[in-house]
Amino acid sequence: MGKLDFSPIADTTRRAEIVGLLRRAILTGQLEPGQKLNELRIAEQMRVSRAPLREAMRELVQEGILTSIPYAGTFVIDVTAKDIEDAYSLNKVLDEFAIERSWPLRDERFFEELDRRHEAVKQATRDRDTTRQIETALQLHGLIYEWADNAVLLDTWQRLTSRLQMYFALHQRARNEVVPAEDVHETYVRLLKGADMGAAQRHAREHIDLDFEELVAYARGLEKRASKGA
Amino acid sequence: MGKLDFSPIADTTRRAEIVGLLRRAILTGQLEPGQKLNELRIAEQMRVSRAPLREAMRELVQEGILTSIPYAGTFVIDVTAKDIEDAYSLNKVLDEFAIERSWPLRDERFFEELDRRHEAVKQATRDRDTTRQIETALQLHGLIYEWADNAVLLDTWQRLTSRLQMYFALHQRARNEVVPAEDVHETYVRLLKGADMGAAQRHAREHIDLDFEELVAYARGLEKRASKGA
DNA sequence: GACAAGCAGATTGTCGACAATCCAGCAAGG
DNA sequence: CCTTGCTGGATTGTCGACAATCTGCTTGTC
Repeated sequence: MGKLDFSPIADTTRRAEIVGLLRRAILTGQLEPGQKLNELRIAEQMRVSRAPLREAMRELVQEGILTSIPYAGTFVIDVTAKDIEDAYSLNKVLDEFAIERSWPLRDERFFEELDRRHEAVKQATRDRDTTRQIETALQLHGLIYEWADNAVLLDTWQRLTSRLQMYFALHQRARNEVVPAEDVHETYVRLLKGADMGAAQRHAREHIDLDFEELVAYARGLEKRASKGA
Repeated sequence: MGKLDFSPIADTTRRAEIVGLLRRAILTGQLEPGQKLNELRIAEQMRVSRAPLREAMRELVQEGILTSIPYAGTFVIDVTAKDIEDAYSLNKVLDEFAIERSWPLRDERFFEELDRRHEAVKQATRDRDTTRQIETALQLHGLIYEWADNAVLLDTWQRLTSRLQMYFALHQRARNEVVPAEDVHETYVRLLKGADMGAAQRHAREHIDLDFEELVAYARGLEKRASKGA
């Protein structure tokens, strides 16, 4: 008997398919914050009935990237500067925890995976594919969570990631320019391979702060413009 | 114009109603871990069609207390000792963060609410209502999260709470005895009113450890028995 | 002109029925 | 015996239609 283990087969329900499509559309900014999702129109476009679409929407509501008002509609969440600050400050705490927990569990496979994901980010950067760049950067960042051996933590982070990805996409689309080609993750990867856990934790916190400031500034700008318009 | 603020009117959709019913049934242990939810039977019992029931289930799946396998069914999540450990270790970190953030925001209303919730726990304890005791204790515990002024954190904690409540209920039902009448929250409340934030954080961590040890021990016992049976 | 009542259109919420899938049990073949 | 393939029943996934609700406009009244 060969020792080949098969991965579980893909769930091919329309619902799961729809969830993926919608999530991607939201996280890449194709569906803008605050925008209403018309069930009938989307169902027709996807050639699907409303039942699985609505179920998919309920999932994304609970995932935190959609919000639903009974008899009024389902909307992409609004992104406020406060939301971004909140998400980031929580992310810092979780990062420290994830590093602490994954630290003693780092092994050969961890380092391989670290390099693989780092390489993916660099590739996306070379390709000037900003969307993919955000995705891969978050996946790189997520490795410590996957390795922390804490299902609840991982779940929490993935939920947080959805929002972060959405915020980043919004930011990227807005300033409409490619991120600096220099590799900002070099230090992060090096520290995760090293022996000083405290240093890794500190870097994670500070590295986050950099992007964060810019993102919040951008969001505050958005809000100022919006309030002027209204 | 009077300064009376009305609370939003109740969402009267069947779906919301069903979510409440199911959540309560799960968190109080009326639906046991691992148990399958038969859509047709539940729909008939609730006198509701399957559509809103299924949508409600999707919400609870994303909430983390149900799990769904396509074409097989939707089940109450299984509670493993590891899950409990994971939830608790994360809870510790979040508690520290919540205390830190809510600390400078404590005001008169905070202290009032703190007393009110503390009183509710004591009342439930006097009534020997274990289910309500769990609920109220978690609500007391949740105050720092509500006051931390961080929507993402609050959201995260509420999700975590669902699991914790489920674990506690399981535990309570199993040992089938009332919790000690002495008030274990006295110190917690006092420290939250005090001036030493570090002390409050330490206490939160240690107080949690107490219940935690017992709960994990119980869960491990469960699993040992289960593996023997299988 | 201001305002309330009411109507029409659009959209969401719910329903009952049908299609796709799974599972246990049994028969056929080695 | 063990394995393979089939079949019937039960359950989940999906569909199209109907009911409930909201929104904006029109109308009538003052």
